[in-house]
Amino acid sequence: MARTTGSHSQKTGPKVTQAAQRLFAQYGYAAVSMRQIAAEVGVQVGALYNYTPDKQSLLFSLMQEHMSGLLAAWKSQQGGAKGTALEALMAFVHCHMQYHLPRSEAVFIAYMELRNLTADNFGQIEKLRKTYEDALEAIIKTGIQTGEFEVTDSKIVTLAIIGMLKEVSTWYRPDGRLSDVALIERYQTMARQLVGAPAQV
Amino acid sequence: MARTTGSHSQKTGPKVTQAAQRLFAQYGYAAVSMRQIAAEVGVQVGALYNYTPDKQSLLFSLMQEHMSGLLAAWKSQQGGAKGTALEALMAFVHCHMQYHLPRSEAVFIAYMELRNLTADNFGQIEKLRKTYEDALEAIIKTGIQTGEFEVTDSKIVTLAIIGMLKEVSTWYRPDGRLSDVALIERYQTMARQLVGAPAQV
DNA sequence: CTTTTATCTGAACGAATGTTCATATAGCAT
DNA sequence: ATGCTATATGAACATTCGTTCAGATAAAAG
Repeated sequence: MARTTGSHSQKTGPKVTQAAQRLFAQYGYAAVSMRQIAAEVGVQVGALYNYTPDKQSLLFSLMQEHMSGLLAAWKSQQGGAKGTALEALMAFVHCHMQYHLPRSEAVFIAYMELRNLTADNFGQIEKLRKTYEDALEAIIKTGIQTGEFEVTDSKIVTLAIIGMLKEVSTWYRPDGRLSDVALIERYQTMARQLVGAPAQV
Repeated sequence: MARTTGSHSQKTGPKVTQAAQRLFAQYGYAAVSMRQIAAEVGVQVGALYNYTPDKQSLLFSLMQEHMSGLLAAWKSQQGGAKGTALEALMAFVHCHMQYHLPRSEAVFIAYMELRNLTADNFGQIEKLRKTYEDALEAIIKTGIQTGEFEVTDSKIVTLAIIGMLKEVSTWYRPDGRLSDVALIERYQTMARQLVGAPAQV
């Protein structure tokens, strides 16, 4: 009894992606079977292959879309205006967290499942990740040049900020103690302290 | 042809642990098979079961030993002397990094493979992790009380510092640009900045 | 040398894996 | 009403998985 109720192609497609995202985030790519994904979608395993050529592509497109979206968000936030380096840093933290907070599953996958990508796919994702990291380091370097920041090692500070921000995804819950706004504010403050910039101007 | 050369029990045991550690760190627990581990040890798969009751125990004991060692290292560093909160924080960062830097594989496993533990095993590891996290938060809180630190949210700062430190394991190489001493110094500085404490006294 | 014991092999187990495909059917266009 | 096409089923495939175990063999003990 195929296609038991109505036309599903436009419903099943997104469902597959969402099921994969949820399960990969919870159990890890390698520990999730195509049959588990199918069960979550409410379909037999063979039907998945109408929507993905294979399991690996499922992982790759999740990561690819996440990273592309992140870069796009940053690009659009940057807009035209070029303020101080400190303003740029605050904007970066704000943009990063605003994009990440509602996407905890995708974030989790993005940095936990890198090693389960094929070499080719890894290369593509790594390139995006590098681009993003470089954007932050560029801000730090500018701040050093303008004298706004007191930093002896831009690379290390960049990594420290990214590490600090990444860690949020391991405990963040939408209904947590702090509102998103309050949370972002706190991390902006800590980022400012990390680069040795005084509060306000 | 069993036992092809010499008595192996005291050699094979550690080899199994090391092989598991290396492979789990590189490919992830779920993606590594017992046959891969056996091949790395240079033995048939059945022989592994002389040293571990099952695959899960292999993962658990790696994580358990790592966390116990970490807590022991911190406990011994603490010694008797109780200086300022800033000194305690510097000691914490120093101790943490000194323990982690030569153990990148174990570190990687410790925070990537939590979800592959059974419920019971997870509970035990989580307890150790919590203890460690609490030790850091206690330092932060003390610093706030003594007025050494300017922090509005001890929990968030604790997590930020841990996140910052954890991230190191994703890129650290023993032959990297910076020596361990220089690296630790930089992270001590950043930790101090994160709690809003002035350089020196 | 002989016996004992610790250690490993080699084969096997049922279950689960990712993927393919012939077949069936629901909904659309005519 | 009829045919077409997209979408699903259900069974099958070759592998691989974790684990077990009888039997083989080397080192230790006597």
